[in-house]
Amino acid sequence: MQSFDHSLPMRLYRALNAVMPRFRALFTAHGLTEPQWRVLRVLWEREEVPFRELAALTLLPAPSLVGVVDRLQNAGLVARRRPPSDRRQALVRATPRGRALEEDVMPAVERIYVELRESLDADTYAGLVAGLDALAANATAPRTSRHAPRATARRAATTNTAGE
Amino acid sequence: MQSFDHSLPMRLYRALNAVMPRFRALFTAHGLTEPQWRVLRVLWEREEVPFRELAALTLLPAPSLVGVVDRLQNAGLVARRRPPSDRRQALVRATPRGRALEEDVMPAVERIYVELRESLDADTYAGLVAGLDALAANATAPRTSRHAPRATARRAATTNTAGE
DNA sequence: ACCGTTTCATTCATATGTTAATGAAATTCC
DNA sequence: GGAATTTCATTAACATATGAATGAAACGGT
Repeated sequence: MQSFDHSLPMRLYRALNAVMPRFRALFTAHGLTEPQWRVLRVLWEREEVPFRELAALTLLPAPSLVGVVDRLQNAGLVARRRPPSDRRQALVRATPRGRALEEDVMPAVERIYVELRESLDADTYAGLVAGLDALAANATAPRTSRHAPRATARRAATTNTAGE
Repeated sequence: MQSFDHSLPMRLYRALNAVMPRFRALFTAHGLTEPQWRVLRVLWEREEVPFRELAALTLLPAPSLVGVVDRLQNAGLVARRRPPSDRRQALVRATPRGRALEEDVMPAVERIYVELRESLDADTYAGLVAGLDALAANATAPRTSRHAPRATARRAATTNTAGE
């Protein structure tokens, strides 16, 4: 029915592929990766953020975020803190050097935002945003079934040996 | 100006995050990863595909695709071939076992496509698709500047040492 | 035929994604 | 108040992303 090319996931991926390289070039020029950028972006807006929330806001999976924050911390751009109230938690904040990056990068980023928006009709752009938000809102909650069927896995293509 | 949450990239990522888990659950149940799935999906439609084209169609970077094909090949789902005409090239095709997977998985996938489309108004969905395609089409070509400015990199957050 | 250039898949090094498991610290319940 | 449970960050193991580099093979021009 739906050819692969026209499937919604592929359309989403193509859109991202078309948009992100411009941003990444910028990040790279400042020694940052995209995930690292996302973390900073949040910390510029929020002073101090619980690890967990940081993962949610950046859309980075917690296990990845650990390494991302490690590297940012090592670079002196962010800092971790363990609140005595709950010693499990980790609060993350940007250091002065981390904050300084904001004015360095944000102007160029804002410019890209504008270029992007202007590259489409206002209507098209509005429809795009509406659709994206609808998707995100909609598909977040629809877990109706109590316990997932847990289909039997077949272990088809795992462990790599072909390259030997 | 644009808050991080409302930026186009984040909206795109959120939409994907909302949509993909359903598919991935399916792939996992059949022992496949998403990239592996994408390769098979293309090979089901195209018999034999040049490596290069496969990368373009699946949106997988060539270096990644090497490993993906390795593992699929090792699992007996695809096969490589070196045409004598041009011994640099690599042609990839699905094996019978690889082809057999199609009828196993596609029905459920089609069902998800339908659910997704029906979870939005027809108008919203149409607007979404139009916007995505416009973005992809637009941002593919607009390299107007002859040679990119090549901004001076600063090496901020590289090599990990924080976790020691 | 020969050299420089281009094409193409692949390798390398590093960073991240994914899923399951771990361990320490809160919280609940009896 | 202490055992069982839950929460939270982290680690582990594997697969993929990213950007640069490599090496073999085709190609262009001379």
